[in-house]
Amino acid sequence: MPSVKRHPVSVRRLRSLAEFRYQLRRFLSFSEAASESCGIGAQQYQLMQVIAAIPDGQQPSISYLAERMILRHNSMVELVDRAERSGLVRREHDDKDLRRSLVQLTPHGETLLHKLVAQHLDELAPKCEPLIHALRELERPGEDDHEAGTQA
Amino acid sequence: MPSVKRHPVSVRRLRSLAEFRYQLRRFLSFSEAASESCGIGAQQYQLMQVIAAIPDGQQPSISYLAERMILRHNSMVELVDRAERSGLVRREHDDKDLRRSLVQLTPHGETLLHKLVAQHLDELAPKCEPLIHALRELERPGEDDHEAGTQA
DNA sequence: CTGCCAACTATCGCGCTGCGATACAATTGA
DNA sequence: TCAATTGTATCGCAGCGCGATAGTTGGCAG
Repeated sequence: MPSVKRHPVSVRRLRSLAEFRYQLRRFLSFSEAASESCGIGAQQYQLMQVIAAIPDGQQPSISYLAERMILRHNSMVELVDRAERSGLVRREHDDKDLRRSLVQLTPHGETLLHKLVAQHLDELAPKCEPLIHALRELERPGEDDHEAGTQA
Repeated sequence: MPSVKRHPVSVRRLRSLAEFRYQLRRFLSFSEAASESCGIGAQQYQLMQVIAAIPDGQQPSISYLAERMILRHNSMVELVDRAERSGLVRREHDDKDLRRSLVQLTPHGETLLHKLVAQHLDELAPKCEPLIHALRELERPGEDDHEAGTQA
Protein backbone atom coordinates (compact mmCIF):
# COMPACT_ATOMS: atom_id res chain seq x y z
CA MET A 1 0.00 0.00 0.00
CA PRO A 2 1.17 3.54 -0.63
CA SER A 3 2.29 4.39 2.85
CA VAL A 4 4.11 7.45 1.59
CA LYS A 5 2.01 10.23 3.01
CA ARG A 6 3.88 13.46 2.99
CA HIS A 7 0.83 15.43 4.00
CA PRO A 8 -1.00 13.83 6.87
CA VAL A 9 -4.62 14.26 5.91
CA SER A 10 -6.22 15.58 9.02
CA VAL A 11 -9.89 16.36 9.23
CA ARG A 12 -8.97 19.97 9.69
CA ARG A 13 -6.99 20.20 6.48
CA LEU A 14 -9.64 18.28 4.65
CA ARG A 15 -12.24 20.75 5.78
CA SER A 16 -10.06 23.65 4.68
CA LEU A 17 -9.66 22.09 1.28
CA ALA A 18 -13.38 21.46 1.03
CA GLU A 19 -14.15 25.02 2.04
CA PHE A 20 -11.74 26.33 -0.57
CA ARG A 21 -13.42 24.27 -3.27
CA TYR A 22 -16.82 25.38 -2.09
CA GLN A 23 -15.85 29.02 -2.43
CA LEU A 24 -14.47 28.24 -5.86
CA ARG A 25 -17.70 26.60 -6.94
CA ARG A 26 -19.69 29.56 -5.73
CA PHE A 27 -17.55 31.96 -7.67
CA LEU A 28 -17.62 29.84 -10.81
CA SER A 29 -21.35 29.45 -10.47
CA PHE A 30 -21.75 33.21 -10.25
CA SER A 31 -19.52 33.63 -13.28
CA GLU A 32 -21.62 31.23 -15.27
CA ALA A 33 -24.84 32.93 -14.24
CA ALA A 34 -23.46 36.37 -15.05
CA SER A 35 -22.31 35.26 -18.47
CA GLU A 36 -25.56 33.57 -19.30
CA SER A 37 -27.51 36.62 -18.21
CA CYS A 38 -25.68 38.30 -21.08
CA GLY A 39 -26.73 35.51 -23.39
CA ILE A 40 -23.30 33.89 -23.68
CA GLY A 41 -21.61 30.89 -22.12
CA ALA A 42 -19.03 31.10 -19.36
CA GLN A 43 -16.31 29.86 -21.66
CA GLN A 44 -17.03 32.55 -24.21
CA TYR A 45 -16.53 35.16 -21.53
CA GLN A 46 -13.27 33.52 -20.53
CA LEU A 47 -12.18 33.49 -24.12
CA MET A 48 -12.75 37.21 -24.46
CA GLN A 49 -10.89 37.77 -21.24
CA VAL A 50 -7.88 35.87 -22.50
CA ILE A 51 -7.90 37.80 -25.76
CA ALA A 52 -8.18 41.16 -24.04
CA ALA A 53 -5.47 40.33 -21.52
CA ILE A 54 -3.03 39.04 -24.10
CA PRO A 55 0.61 39.89 -23.35
CA ASP A 56 2.43 42.37 -25.55
CA GLY A 57 3.95 40.66 -28.55
CA GLN A 58 1.69 37.63 -28.33
CA GLN A 59 -0.74 36.83 -31.12
CA PRO A 60 -4.29 35.58 -30.40
CA SER A 61 -3.97 32.42 -32.45
CA ILE A 62 -6.11 29.38 -31.86
CA SER A 63 -3.16 27.50 -30.44
CA TYR A 64 -2.24 30.20 -27.95
CA LEU A 65 -5.81 30.62 -26.82
CA ALA A 66 -6.22 26.87 -26.41
CA GLU A 67 -3.12 26.68 -24.26
CA ARG A 68 -4.29 29.56 -22.13
CA MET A 69 -7.75 28.12 -21.70
CA ILE A 70 -6.35 24.65 -21.05
CA LEU A 71 -8.25 23.15 -23.94
CA ARG A 72 -7.37 21.07 -27.01
CA HIS A 73 -7.07 23.05 -30.19
CA ASN A 74 -10.14 21.46 -31.70
CA SER A 75 -12.15 22.48 -28.65
CA MET A 76 -10.87 26.00 -29.03
CA VAL A 77 -11.89 26.03 -32.67
CA GLU A 78 -15.40 25.16 -31.58
CA LEU A 79 -15.39 27.74 -28.83
CA VAL A 80 -14.30 30.41 -31.29
CA ASP A 81 -17.02 29.22 -33.66
CA ARG A 82 -19.60 29.80 -30.97
CA ALA A 83 -18.18 33.15 -29.96
CA GLU A 84 -18.09 34.23 -33.58
CA ARG A 85 -21.69 33.19 -34.06
CA SER A 86 -22.56 35.28 -31.01
CA GLY A 87 -20.82 38.24 -32.59
CA LEU A 88 -18.22 38.53 -29.84
CA VAL A 89 -15.12 37.87 -31.91
CA ARG A 90 -14.06 37.57 -35.50
CA ARG A 91 -11.32 35.64 -37.22
CA GLU A 92 -8.70 37.40 -39.25
CA HIS A 93 -5.97 35.98 -41.41
CA ASP A 94 -2.41 36.33 -40.31
CA ASP A 95 -0.64 37.90 -43.25
CA LYS A 96 2.65 36.46 -42.11
CA ASP A 97 1.40 32.90 -41.75
CA LEU A 98 -1.65 32.00 -43.74
CA ARG A 99 -2.31 28.92 -41.63
CA ARG A 100 -3.15 30.97 -38.61
CA SER A 101 -6.42 32.55 -37.64
CA LEU A 102 -6.09 35.51 -35.32
CA VAL A 103 -9.07 36.06 -33.09
CA GLN A 104 -10.06 39.65 -32.37
CA LEU A 105 -12.77 41.10 -30.22
CA THR A 106 -15.60 42.88 -31.97
CA PRO A 107 -16.91 46.15 -30.49
CA HIS A 108 -19.89 44.23 -29.20
CA GLY A 109 -17.56 41.73 -27.59
CA GLU A 110 -15.57 44.47 -25.91
CA THR A 111 -18.70 46.05 -24.53
CA LEU A 112 -19.92 42.80 -23.07
CA LEU A 113 -16.49 41.92 -21.76
CA HIS A 114 -16.10 45.17 -19.87
CA LYS A 115 -19.55 44.83 -18.42
CA LEU A 116 -18.83 41.29 -17.26
CA VAL A 117 -15.38 42.12 -15.92
CA ALA A 118 -16.86 44.93 -13.84
CA GLN A 119 -19.48 42.55 -12.48
CA HIS A 120 -16.86 39.96 -11.67
CA LEU A 121 -14.63 42.43 -9.91
CA ASP A 122 -17.56 43.56 -7.80
CA GLU A 123 -18.45 39.98 -6.97
CA LEU A 124 -14.95 38.80 -6.33
CA ALA A 125 -13.79 41.68 -4.15
CA PRO A 126 -15.73 40.66 -1.01
CA LYS A 127 -14.95 37.00 -1.64
CA CYS A 128 -11.22 37.55 -1.72
CA GLU A 129 -10.84 37.40 2.02
CA PRO A 130 -12.51 34.00 2.52
CA LEU A 131 -10.50 32.62 -0.36
CA ILE A 132 -7.23 33.99 0.92
CA HIS A 133 -8.05 32.70 4.36
CA ALA A 134 -8.79 29.23 3.02
CA LEU A 135 -5.56 29.30 1.04
CA ARG A 136 -3.54 30.33 4.06
CA GLU A 137 -4.93 27.35 5.94
CA LEU A 138 -3.71 25.08 3.20
CA GLU A 139 -0.42 26.78 2.79
CA ARG A 140 1.22 25.89 6.05
CA PRO A 141 2.57 22.38 5.69
CA GLY A 142 3.59 20.88 9.02
CA GLU A 143 0.72 22.18 11.09
CA ASP A 144 -1.33 19.23 12.09
CA ASP A 145 -3.90 18.21 14.59
CA HIS A 146 -3.29 15.01 16.42
CA GLU A 147 -5.69 12.65 14.71
CA ALA A 148 -3.92 12.11 11.45
CA GLY A 149 -4.38 8.41 10.94
CA THR A 150 -7.69 7.40 12.40
CA GLN A 151 -10.29 9.84 11.29
CA ALA A 152 -13.37 10.47 13.40
CA MET B 1 -6.72 56.45 -25.20
CA PRO B 2 -9.74 54.19 -24.98
CA SER B 3 -13.00 55.71 -23.94
CA VAL B 4 -13.07 56.37 -20.22
CA LYS B 5 -16.16 54.56 -18.98
CA ARG B 6 -17.90 54.81 -15.68
CA HIS B 7 -16.36 51.46 -14.77
CA PRO B 8 -12.71 51.99 -15.42
CA VAL B 9 -11.74 48.44 -16.21
CA SER B 10 -8.07 49.03 -16.52
CA VAL B 11 -5.91 46.69 -18.51
CA ARG B 12 -4.00 45.99 -15.36
CA ARG B 13 -7.02 44.75 -13.44
CA LEU B 14 -8.22 42.80 -16.43
CA ARG B 15 -4.88 41.05 -16.63
CA SER B 16 -4.98 40.29 -12.92
CA LEU B 17 -8.41 38.78 -13.31
CA ALA B 18 -7.29 36.77 -16.32
CA GLU B 19 -4.23 35.54 -14.47
CA PHE B 20 -6.36 34.49 -11.53
CA ARG B 21 -8.65 32.51 -13.80
CA TYR B 22 -5.68 30.96 -15.54
CA GLN B 23 -4.28 29.73 -12.23
CA LEU B 24 -7.72 28.41 -11.39
CA ARG B 25 -7.95 26.51 -14.65
CA ARG B 26 -4.54 25.00 -14.08
CA PHE B 27 -5.48 23.82 -10.64
CA LEU B 28 -8.82 22.45 -11.76
CA SER B 29 -7.14 20.75 -14.67
CA PHE B 30 -4.69 19.10 -12.33
CA SER B 31 -7.54 18.03 -10.09
CA GLU B 32 -9.34 16.45 -12.98
CA ALA B 33 -6.24 14.64 -14.14
CA ALA B 34 -5.47 13.38 -10.65
CA SER B 35 -8.99 12.09 -10.19
CA GLU B 36 -9.07 10.37 -13.52
CA SER B 37 -5.71 8.77 -12.88
CA CYS B 38 -7.57 7.05 -10.03
CA GLY B 39 -10.29 6.01 -12.42
CA ILE B 40 -12.93 8.41 -11.16
CA GLY B 41 -14.29 11.74 -12.32
CA ALA B 42 -13.40 15.06 -10.74
CA GLN B 43 -16.92 15.50 -9.44
CA GLN B 44 -16.85 12.15 -7.68
CA TYR B 45 -13.75 13.24 -5.83
CA GLN B 46 -15.42 16.49 -4.86
CA LEU B 47 -18.43 14.57 -3.67
CA MET B 48 -16.31 12.43 -1.37
CA GLN B 49 -14.60 15.54 -0.11
CA VAL B 50 -17.90 17.14 0.80
CA ILE B 51 -19.06 14.01 2.58
CA ALA B 52 -15.85 13.64 4.54
CA ALA B 53 -15.78 17.31 5.51
CA ILE B 54 -19.40 17.42 6.63
CA PRO B 55 -20.02 19.67 9.63
CA ASP B 56 -20.98 18.10 12.94
CA GLY B 57 -24.71 17.57 13.19
CA GLN B 58 -25.25 17.73 9.44
CA GLN B 59 -26.56 14.72 7.55
CA PRO B 60 -25.17 13.74 4.15
CA SER B 61 -28.51 13.82 2.38
CA ILE B 62 -28.85 14.28 -1.35
CA SER B 63 -30.23 17.77 -0.85
CA TYR B 64 -27.39 18.90 1.38
CA LEU B 65 -24.77 17.48 -0.94
CA ALA B 66 -26.41 19.12 -3.94
CA GLU B 67 -26.42 22.48 -2.23
CA ARG B 68 -22.80 22.11 -1.25
CA MET B 69 -21.75 21.07 -4.72
CA ILE B 70 -23.90 23.76 -6.30
CA LEU B 71 -25.90 21.26 -8.30
CA ARG B 72 -29.57 20.48 -8.78
CA HIS B 73 -30.83 17.54 -6.78
CA ASN B 74 -31.35 15.39 -9.82
CA SER B 75 -27.77 16.01 -10.87
CA MET B 76 -26.64 14.99 -7.42
CA VAL B 77 -28.69 11.82 -7.64
CA GLU B 78 -26.87 10.95 -10.82
CA LEU B 79 -23.49 11.84 -9.33
CA VAL B 80 -24.19 9.59 -6.36
CA ASP B 81 -25.28 6.87 -8.79
CA ARG B 82 -21.93 7.06 -10.52
CA ALA B 83 -19.99 7.17 -7.28
CA GLU B 84 -21.95 4.22 -5.97
CA ARG B 85 -21.25 2.27 -9.15
CA SER B 86 -17.56 3.08 -8.66
CA GLY B 87 -17.77 1.69 -5.15
CA LEU B 88 -16.87 4.98 -3.51
CA VAL B 89 -20.06 5.55 -1.55
CA ARG B 90 -23.20 3.75 -0.55
CA ARG B 91 -26.72 4.89 0.19
CA GLU B 92 -28.32 4.22 3.52
CA HIS B 93 -31.83 4.87 4.68
CA ASP B 94 -32.49 7.52 7.23
CA ASP B 95 -34.49 5.79 9.95
CA LYS B 96 -35.98 9.08 11.04
CA ASP B 97 -37.14 10.15 7.61
CA LEU B 98 -37.70 7.42 5.09
CA ARG B 99 -37.64 9.86 2.21
CA ARG B 100 -33.99 10.60 2.68
CA SER B 101 -30.96 8.73 1.45
CA LEU B 102 -27.82 9.27 3.47
CA VAL B 103 -24.63 8.91 1.50
CA GLN B 104 -21.67 7.34 3.26
CA LEU B 105 -18.13 6.71 2.14
CA THR B 106 -17.06 3.12 1.66
CA PRO B 107 -13.63 2.06 2.90
CA HIS B 108 -12.48 2.09 -0.70
CA GLY B 109 -13.79 5.61 -1.09
CA GLU B 110 -11.98 6.74 2.01
CA THR B 111 -8.73 5.29 0.78
CA LEU B 112 -9.00 7.01 -2.56
CA LEU B 113 -10.11 10.25 -0.99
CA HIS B 114 -7.14 10.42 1.33
CA LYS B 115 -4.79 9.65 -1.50
CA LEU B 116 -6.28 12.36 -3.66
CA VAL B 117 -6.44 14.92 -0.87
CA ALA B 118 -2.76 14.35 -0.17
CA GLN B 119 -1.97 14.84 -3.85
CA HIS B 120 -4.04 18.00 -3.97
CA LEU B 121 -2.39 19.45 -0.90
CA ASP B 122 1.00 18.79 -2.43
CA GLU B 123 -0.05 20.43 -5.65
CA LEU B 124 -1.84 23.35 -4.11
CA ALA B 125 0.76 24.31 -1.54
CA PRO B 126 3.24 25.88 -3.98
CA LYS B 127 0.41 27.46 -5.96
CA CYS B 128 -1.04 29.24 -2.96
CA GLU B 129 1.24 32.21 -3.24
CA PRO B 130 0.47 33.06 -6.88
CA LEU B 131 -3.22 32.68 -6.16
CA ILE B 132 -3.07 34.85 -3.06
CA HIS B 133 -1.05 37.40 -4.96
CA ALA B 134 -3.58 37.49 -7.79
CA LEU B 135 -6.38 37.84 -5.26
CA ARG B 136 -4.61 40.68 -3.53
CA GLU B 137 -4.43 42.52 -6.82
CA LEU B 138 -8.14 42.16 -7.26
CA GLU B 139 -9.03 42.94 -3.70
CA ARG B 140 -8.24 46.62 -3.62
CA PRO B 141 -11.19 48.41 -5.15
CA GLY B 142 -10.81 51.76 -6.84
CA GLU B 143 -7.14 51.41 -7.52
CA ASP B 144 -6.45 52.30 -11.10
CA ASP B 145 -3.26 52.04 -13.04
CA HIS B 146 -1.69 55.43 -13.42
CA GLU B 147 0.15 54.91 -16.64
CA ALA B 148 2.28 52.42 -18.44
CA GLY B 149 5.28 54.24 -17.04
CA THR B 150 5.23 51.83 -14.10
CA GLN B 151 5.15 54.64 -11.57
CA ALA B 152 8.89 54.99 -11.34
C1' DC C 1 -58.49 9.25 10.40
C1' DT C 2 -58.61 11.78 6.13
C1' DG C 3 -57.37 14.75 2.79
C1' DC C 4 -54.08 17.86 1.19
C1' DC C 5 -49.76 20.01 0.41
C1' DA C 6 -44.78 20.27 1.09
C1' DA C 7 -40.31 17.95 1.08
C1' DC C 8 -37.13 14.42 -0.74
C1' DT C 9 -35.43 11.32 -3.98
C1' DA C 10 -35.57 9.09 -8.45
C1' DT C 11 -36.17 8.65 -13.75
C1' DC C 12 -36.11 10.16 -18.55
C1' DG C 13 -34.78 12.72 -22.56
C1' DC C 14 -32.18 16.58 -24.17
C1' DG C 15 -28.51 19.89 -25.15
C1' DC C 16 -24.11 21.58 -24.47
C1' DT C 17 -19.23 20.99 -24.36
C1' DG C 18 -14.83 18.85 -24.74
C1' DC C 19 -12.23 15.07 -26.78
C1' DG C 20 -9.88 11.70 -30.15
C1' DA C 21 -9.33 10.74 -34.79
C1' DT C 22 -8.93 12.52 -39.10
C1' DA C 23 -8.31 15.72 -42.97
C1' DC C 24 -6.52 19.64 -45.19
C1' DA C 25 -3.58 23.89 -45.87
C1' DA C 26 0.64 26.43 -45.25
C1' DT C 27 5.52 26.68 -43.65
C1' DT C 28 10.07 24.99 -43.19
C1' DG C 29 14.17 22.81 -44.46
C1' DA C 30 17.08 19.52 -47.00
C1' DT D 1 10.66 19.67 -55.16
C1' DC D 2 9.55 16.71 -51.58
C1' DA D 3 9.00 15.31 -46.95
C1' DA D 4 8.22 16.66 -42.11
C1' DT D 5 6.13 19.95 -39.20
C1' DT D 6 2.83 23.23 -37.67
C1' DG D 7 -1.82 25.25 -37.53
C1' DT D 8 -6.66 24.99 -38.24
C1' DA D 9 -11.01 22.70 -39.27
C1' DT D 10 -14.49 18.68 -39.33
C1' DC D 11 -16.93 14.63 -37.50
C1' DG D 12 -18.83 11.31 -34.29
C1' DC D 13 -18.94 10.27 -29.60
C1' DA D 14 -19.39 10.32 -24.54
C1' DG D 15 -19.95 12.64 -20.09
C1' DC D 16 -22.44 15.70 -17.34
C1' DG D 17 -25.91 18.82 -15.81
C1' DC D 18 -30.58 20.38 -16.44
C1' DG D 19 -35.84 20.67 -16.86
C1' DA D 20 -39.85 18.09 -16.54
C1' DT D 21 -42.06 14.52 -14.38
C1' DA D 22 -43.27 10.86 -11.09
C1' DG D 23 -43.45 8.26 -6.80
C1' DT D 24 -42.96 8.22 -1.83
C1' DT D 25 -42.99 10.03 2.86
C1' DG D 26 -43.95 13.62 6.33
C1' DG D 27 -46.64 17.07 8.56
C1' DC D 28 -50.84 19.27 9.40
C1' DA D 29 -55.70 21.05 9.56
C1' DG D 30 -60.18 19.68 10.08
